[in-house]
Amino acid sequence: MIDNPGDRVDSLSVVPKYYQLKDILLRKIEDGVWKPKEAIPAERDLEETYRVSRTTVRKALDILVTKGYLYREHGRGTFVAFPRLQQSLHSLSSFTEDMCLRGLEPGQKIFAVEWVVPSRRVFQALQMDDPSENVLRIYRLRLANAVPIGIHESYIHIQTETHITEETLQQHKSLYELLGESFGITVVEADETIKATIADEVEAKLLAIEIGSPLLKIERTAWAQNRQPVEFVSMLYRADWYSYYVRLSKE
Amino acid sequence: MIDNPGDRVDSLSVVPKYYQLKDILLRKIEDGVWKPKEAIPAERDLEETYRVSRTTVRKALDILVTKGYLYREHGRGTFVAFPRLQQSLHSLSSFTEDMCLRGLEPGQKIFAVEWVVPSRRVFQALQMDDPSENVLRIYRLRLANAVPIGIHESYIHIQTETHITEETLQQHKSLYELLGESFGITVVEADETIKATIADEVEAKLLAIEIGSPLLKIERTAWAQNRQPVEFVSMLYRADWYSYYVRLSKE
DNA sequence: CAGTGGTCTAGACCACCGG
DNA sequence: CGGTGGTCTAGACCACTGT
Repeated sequence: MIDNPGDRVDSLSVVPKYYQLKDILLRKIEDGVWKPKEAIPAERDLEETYRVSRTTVRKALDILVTKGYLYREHGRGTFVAFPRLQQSLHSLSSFTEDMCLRGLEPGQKIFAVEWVVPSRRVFQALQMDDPSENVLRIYRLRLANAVPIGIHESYIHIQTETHITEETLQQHKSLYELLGESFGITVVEADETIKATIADEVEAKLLAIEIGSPLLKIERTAWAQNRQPVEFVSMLYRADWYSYYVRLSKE
Repeated sequence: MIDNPGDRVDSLSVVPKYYQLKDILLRKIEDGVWKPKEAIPAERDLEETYRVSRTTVRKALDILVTKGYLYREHGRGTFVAFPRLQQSLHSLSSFTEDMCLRGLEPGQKIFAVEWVVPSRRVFQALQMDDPSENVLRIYRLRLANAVPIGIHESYIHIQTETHITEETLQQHKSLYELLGESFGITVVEADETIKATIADEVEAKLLAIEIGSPLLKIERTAWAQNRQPVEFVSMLYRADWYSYYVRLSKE
């Protein structure tokens, strides 16, 4: 079983050994070589089989345990977990990534890209301290397969010299992609608050639904790597087209 | 700075060294000894200061990085992250824990505790295979400070001999607590799907709101440690009393 | 008891960053 | 170049599990 090339850890590869090993083991799980509730070989066996140290074995296992493919029981062994319906959906993703994941074609209709004075709500969410500073407001309709499904109102806190225009935003599919590629800002984390509400007149018209239809309202604060807030966005989604999926775990 | 007792790693303690070190470093961050965006001492310095190996230092740092207190930059150093508004809220919690966290007094009004034939939806969600098996249905109203805020309809897949009654459920504050203490089942993970909807006649009456009011609908599948589904629950919450909070991160 | 995962060490080499 | 984090090793001892 360990004879085919894909089953060996390559010492010369740029890919770390623990990562290669993780992929090998993951493959065994997904291919059903090891079945749910079954114990996988002991760490010291894996060490020998793949010619790596126990530390490396454990690092590979740590990843698979964290991702929920395996679970450990002290003194008993390491076991294959039951497969999941969907794998670790909803790590932080942009609308664009999100739609692609759901097999839908993302689109948008931009209504406004402008520098504005932040409201108190926005000022606070972005943890700003200079009241004279402006923020970039982006107001747009989001589409899935050409159907309007959401209204996004974003406030971005970046250098005012930065010029993002409707055109640059159109060119890049995703705002996060634009922030990353053009300004070196990577969004690594976000807080979201999810509420239910109903559509008022304007919202109903934009989303082509009846007044009083249910909407999912998501407010997100997004953070860059140094944990400075970059974006505050309020998102309103049609309940019939959009639901929110989360995986929770103890600890 | 490192002279007071709380600042040393105790080799004899039952608490692992990496965990002790994590707490020491966390303290420094929270006390503001190290400030946001500042570099903390290099790993090799910490190694020497606390008389532990680099592996141990890195394990302590790993935890703090994962929890978002620190971030690393290859070749530059390890830095203190900006503090958060709320720390890692919304790991998996029961309604009871949830309410306590929000500073509200949880309560309930139980309508039904009964063994029933699962619907297809429930059968599928609980990944059952034996069509003759029954599940335990618990139907109840949830209160916060005596105000009705949610309707829970739970389906539990456990041994039929198990007898959970309205009384045992009343005694234990939380269903998860009951499952844990009485049957050794620990819920460690859950999937949740969150939707928006509006109240129908029955729901409106139970929740003391108008028909057509917005509701947050959360469907949760909860898993035990071996990743077998234990509970499927549909939760309906008043939008004016309940919102959902999540923290997302890349990867 | 033997076998498992959990912790820990001292050392090594690499890749990346800044001056 | 020196200093940083990233990876890796070979070995050790402990704590827990089942027989």
